[in-house]
Amino acid sequence: MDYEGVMFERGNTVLYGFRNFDPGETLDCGQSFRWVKTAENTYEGIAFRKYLSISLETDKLILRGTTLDDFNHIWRDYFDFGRDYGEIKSIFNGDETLSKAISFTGGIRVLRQEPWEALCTFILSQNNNIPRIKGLVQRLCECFGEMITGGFAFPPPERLAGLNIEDLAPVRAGFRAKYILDAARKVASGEVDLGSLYTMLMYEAKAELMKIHGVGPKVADCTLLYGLGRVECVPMDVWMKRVMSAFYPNGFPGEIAHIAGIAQQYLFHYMRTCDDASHVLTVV
DNA sequence: CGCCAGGCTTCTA
DNA sequence: TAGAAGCATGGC
Repeated sequence: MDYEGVMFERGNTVLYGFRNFDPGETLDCGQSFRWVKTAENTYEGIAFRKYLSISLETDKLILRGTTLDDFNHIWRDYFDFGRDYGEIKSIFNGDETLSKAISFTGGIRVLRQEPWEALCTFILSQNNNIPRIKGLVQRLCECFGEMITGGFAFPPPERLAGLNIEDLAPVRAGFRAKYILDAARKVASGEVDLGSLYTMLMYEAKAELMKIHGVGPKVADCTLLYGLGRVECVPMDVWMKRVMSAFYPNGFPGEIAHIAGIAQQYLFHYMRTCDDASHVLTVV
């Protein structure tokens, strides 16, 4: 566990003695598209139909707009605070490239988002850039999500399943709109059962997700990693393909296989944002 | 104007 | 069965 205590003080939930966490690095590293930086060290967003403002102070983390109960039942797992990232980092420090990535961005944690939201947002991510993905997701929520305190919830599959392409036009998702509708219909009908993905073998879970038109290996892996907490799977986007060919031509070391998805997140952000690292990458 | 963006589907040889 | 083209949209 990566914090020592949590208390409710003056209307806010306050986390003490936390380790291995930086809100900016975690919420702005391409794994979630619903968080906005509203002030220095402050991010605001919505997940699981709840609004949260999270601020980093010198020795504590302030969670505004949330209760102790919501922290224990939602945000603790959302931010993966139950996992000991110190232990994970000690494993990664045995690898030259990963130890550099950790010293560059040691505050990343892999989020446990809602499976449906992860599936949907990464369908929207394909052949797209991160700022525009955020816009698509925002408009999808504003158009079809339920209004809650602080903003709009992510629309559930049942809400989208009955829509048609023209209904989705305001989102301006382009060719991805038809993929969203197919996903919504298959999940709402039970043809694709997201709940079963937690326990399926990896290849079965991927095949289940890839029954959806517009979901390939990359989007399936993102859903499993960011939505289901399957930290052993590694989404292979263009950046990670470059990283693998430059630094891991024979694959990741065996001792990190069970947490390779977490390694992937450190490396993805490191290579995209640190010039010292990215200049060695060649286009694949 | 052309190029690119956390890919996938479809067409082609 | 591998490899390229096409796909909507918007920023640069």
